[in-house]
Amino acid sequence: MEETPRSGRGGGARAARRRAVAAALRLFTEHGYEATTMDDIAAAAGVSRRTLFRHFGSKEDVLFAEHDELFANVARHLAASAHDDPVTAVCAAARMVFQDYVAAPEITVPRYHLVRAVPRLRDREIAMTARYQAAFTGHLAADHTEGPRALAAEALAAAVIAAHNHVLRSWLRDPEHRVPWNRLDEAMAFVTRTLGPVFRDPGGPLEAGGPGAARNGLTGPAARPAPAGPDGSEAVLVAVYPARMDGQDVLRRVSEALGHPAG
Amino acid sequence: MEETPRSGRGGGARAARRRAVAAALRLFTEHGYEATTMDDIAAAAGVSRRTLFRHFGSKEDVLFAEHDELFANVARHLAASAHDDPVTAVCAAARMVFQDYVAAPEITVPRYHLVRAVPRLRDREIAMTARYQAAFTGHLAADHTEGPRALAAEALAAAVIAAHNHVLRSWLRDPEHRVPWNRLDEAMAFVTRTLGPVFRDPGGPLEAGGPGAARNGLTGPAARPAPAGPDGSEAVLVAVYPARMDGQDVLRRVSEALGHPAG
DNA sequence: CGATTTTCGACACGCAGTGCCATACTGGTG
DNA sequence: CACCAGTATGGCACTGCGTGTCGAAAATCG
Repeated sequence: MEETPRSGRGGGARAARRRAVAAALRLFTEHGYEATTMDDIAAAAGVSRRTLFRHFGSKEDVLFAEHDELFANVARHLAASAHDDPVTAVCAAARMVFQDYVAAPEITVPRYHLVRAVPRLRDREIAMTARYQAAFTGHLAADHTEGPRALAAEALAAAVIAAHNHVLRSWLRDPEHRVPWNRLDEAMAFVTRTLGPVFRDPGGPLEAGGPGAARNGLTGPAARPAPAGPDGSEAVLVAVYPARMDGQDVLRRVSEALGHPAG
Repeated sequence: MEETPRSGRGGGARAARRRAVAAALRLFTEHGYEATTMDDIAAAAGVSRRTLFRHFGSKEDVLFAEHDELFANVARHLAASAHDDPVTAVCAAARMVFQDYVAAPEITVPRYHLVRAVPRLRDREIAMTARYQAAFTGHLAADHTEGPRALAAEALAAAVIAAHNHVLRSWLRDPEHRVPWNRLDEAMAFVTRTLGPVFRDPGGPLEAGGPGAARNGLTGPAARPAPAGPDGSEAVLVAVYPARMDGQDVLRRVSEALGHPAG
């Protein structure tokens, strides 16, 4: 109606897409996810049912399409930054996700509440997180499916995602607050600081690193005459914490637990 | 036909259920999950389509119904053992799951391969794991949604499930091997030994425990003048390792990392 | 045996998702 | 302007999942 004069029907495919998402979000919130049909969304968006399916593929995808293309962006970003430092690239990927969420609160906030309410959507969200974790792990250790590198990659990916999700959820619950970029920065910086070196060289940097490194329990194969397994893997430790815990607090505590000074 | 004379049509509701699951498994494996319709399964099982939906609710549930009732069993077991030690109860719950899997390989093994092949089913499996983890966490710290107890519970649940899934998958890939009960025992024993004390008293048992306890980084609020967060939570460390790594190897390595002797 | 309750099967229906084809609209060419 | 690809759209029909309903048959009880 007021957008690009691409299509005579309603003003551009992009605009129609956004209208559909907005309409779906509104209808889902007002009448419930199950009670809203694709015909309802199509009518509200001013497009045909068939076009809706062409664009989004499924009813769930009306909600997660943007998230999916975000994942595709992240994946492309990771693939494109193969020359960069993998740890930095993964943290940047997490930042991309965070950026996308906070940039469109009118979409992400109601979707967050919908996902919390509808089991089907919650499962989808869980699967999504698993996909991110797999992508991060793969980018960190694409050539090592076993061994200490894969182990550190797994831990690092889990930590990055856990930290990101925690900060993100705290904002989603209270989107009126200022976007907690600082907390995300601290979370990413912490992960990079603590698990990054372990990932880059599982065999020793922490041993030769700062004071208290030996207290981490993160030791290398050369530092210990441990009976090496068939793959020579080493254990890597990562913090697990409840979703409601304050992010900065988590970071400080884990940092202390790893032997860093409290300040 | 040879079971209970309950129903004149085909020999008992239980038998019909099992026939349906078996038929679904066979058809899914032979012709694919998407290509097999509920009518096909109904015909193969000798029941009507409507009855099939009455028993299983959905197509996916034909595969996961037993898994769901297993989860219900586990949940009831946890609820019933409120008086027992929570850590022991959770480990016993993991054993129940393992027991159910190995007791019915003709179901669990083909289902495992189906789940690996069909994205839709894989997402469901991931969600299932998340449900178990939530149930374990809730049972370990039902009355503490925050604080060190919840933290330790989260870590403990994650560790138990990770260890269980690892041992289980190794058997699912090679069901001809002897059931690795010993590896599961070791996994559960290790988790109990290492994270159990931390859960039972996050404030210090490991500090006063064996040698090298301080190296764990698992310290209590009383042991450190750390600026406590609003909830007074403490960090707890848990091992994360790739699925293909040998279970015993993981256990030994993490045990070493936590300061226990290698033997 | 008859009466009640439960289970099963058959039919109809709504809705998600897909294939097919006709109809616009796009940009480029003579 | 007429013509012609290529593409996005809409309408239509169809398969399949999942559900509500109702009558019939079987199980249970007296």
